[in-house]
Amino acid sequence: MNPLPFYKALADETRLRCLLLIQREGELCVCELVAALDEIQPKISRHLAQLRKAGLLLDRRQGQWVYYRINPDLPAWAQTALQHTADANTDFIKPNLDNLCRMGDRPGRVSACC
Amino acid sequence: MNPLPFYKALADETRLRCLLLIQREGELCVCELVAALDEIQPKISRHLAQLRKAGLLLDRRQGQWVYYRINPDLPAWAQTALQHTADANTDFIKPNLDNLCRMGDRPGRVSACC
DNA sequence: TCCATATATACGGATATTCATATATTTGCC
DNA sequence: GGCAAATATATGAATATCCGTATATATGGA
Repeated sequence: MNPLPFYKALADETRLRCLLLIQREGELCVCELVAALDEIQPKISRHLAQLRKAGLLLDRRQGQWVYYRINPDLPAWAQTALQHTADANTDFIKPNLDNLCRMGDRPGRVSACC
Repeated sequence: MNPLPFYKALADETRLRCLLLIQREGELCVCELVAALDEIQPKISRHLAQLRKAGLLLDRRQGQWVYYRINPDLPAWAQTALQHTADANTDFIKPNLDNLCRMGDRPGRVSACC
């Protein structure tokens, strides 16, 4: 992972919020991110595909849902950047976490959020 | 410093190389960065101005030269991102450090590079 | 099989970013 | 003051990025 494509992947509000939410929650599916960011599905899906193609995220299908998680093979400098950014900027993603908590009928596993 | 403008500032090859070189060298002037990146002066100057306006760099004039350094007031998460990225990606900036070492007549202070 | 839900992608159009060139400003030196 | 070197900025063109809409694909259940 070269630093330039990594930081280009983070340089968009939709992608950055998705990444920090996934970093915090461990794993999120597309419809959860749609609810958390209050954006239309194709927009979320398109940015998640970018993050997957760039190597930052891995996906896993479970039934109807596709769950995204941080690629554990990211180099240490990239993982620490994501982790420290998420830990130190809870205010930035707080509205999105609130939306996530208010989301009814969340699929599958129980989240650590509420 | 919000994470989005920070990562937008890093999402350009010229700016990322300048930042990582300055992170490594402590302080560099415009003409040193022009030599290190082998780019024309207005391009370097424009990107340094962006980094200064975004709050990532501070500048200091000394005679004819303007030296840029990392803003020490950056939040910890941003400073560690820069530091870990620079430490772990020496191969990325190696050609630029080589250019810097080959540069004759470097102004003012002696660098830690050679 | 048919339908509903979840997700992905294609396609133009709109917007933002970057660039090279030209020029302005600042400083030091004669 | 006049000149050369270093740096900054303005401008229009080229390029990249992002967006909404429409549509395609995949899954599960009746």
